[in-house]
Amino acid sequence: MRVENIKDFDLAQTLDCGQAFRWREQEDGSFRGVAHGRLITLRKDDETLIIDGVSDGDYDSIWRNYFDLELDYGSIKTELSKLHPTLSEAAKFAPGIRILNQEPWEALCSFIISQNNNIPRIKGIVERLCQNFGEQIEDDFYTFPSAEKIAAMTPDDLAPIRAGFRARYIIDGAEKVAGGEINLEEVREMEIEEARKELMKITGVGVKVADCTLLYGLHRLDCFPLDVWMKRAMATLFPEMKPGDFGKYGGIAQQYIFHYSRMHPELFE
DNA sequence: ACCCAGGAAATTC
DNA sequence: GAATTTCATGGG
Repeated sequence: MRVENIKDFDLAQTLDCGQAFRWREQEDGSFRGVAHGRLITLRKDDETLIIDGVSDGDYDSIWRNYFDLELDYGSIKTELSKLHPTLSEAAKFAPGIRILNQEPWEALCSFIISQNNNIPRIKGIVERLCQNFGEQIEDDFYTFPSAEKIAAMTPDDLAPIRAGFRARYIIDGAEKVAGGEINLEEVREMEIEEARKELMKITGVGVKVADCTLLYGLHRLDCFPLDVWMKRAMATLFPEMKPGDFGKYGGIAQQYIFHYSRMHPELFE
């Protein structure tokens, strides 16, 4: 299907800016990936988004929200750009970034895997997790395994994905989510500090992983995760600002800054 | 061999 | 309590 008049959306910028780990760019420039158990192929032609392998119903019920197409990123960029010239520059550098509405458990699990790790290897571990424990859709595309399925595993069972010391963290998260001790849809509605504390009941989840889960999995756009890149960026590029100064869309600002920083490492030499 | 990676737990002071 | 060390794994 074709969706016209899509602004402020670039597939490469959004799908490969460090917020999601499972979208693959094809040789022809299209992207293929799985979410909500569905495999789709995406391409962009000017302001037209072309989605293959999707029904109209799935677009309305899943993908429009997944790609956050209802939110006016143009206005948000205008407001954020007033806050700081370097933020304005970062937003201009990748004006097509949007914050995805990823599935909560997938985001939680992915960012547990992300700790003290690099992005290429995070992608590899997540991919092996899906290959080993998800359900095959077609070719090398698999669903993300449910928390229930992972909760039944032991660290030895997870050995093939080579997550290292994170294996027991993944399992602890799965147990608490699958067992109902943590209800991610309730966390979505909690006040931000309470939500963080709830997620941090999981072994292996600290402030940073909690904030990433809230921003990328529960769409809490005011969350401003501070990883090593963002700490460097704040110290070097925004010394007079604090995370809270970026406001209710601070998470979007954070993503512009994170991506801009990662693409310009020379700024921090 | 050494260092780092979208950190957090375990140990030590 | 705050600072330091350790934790698997892979790539440069």
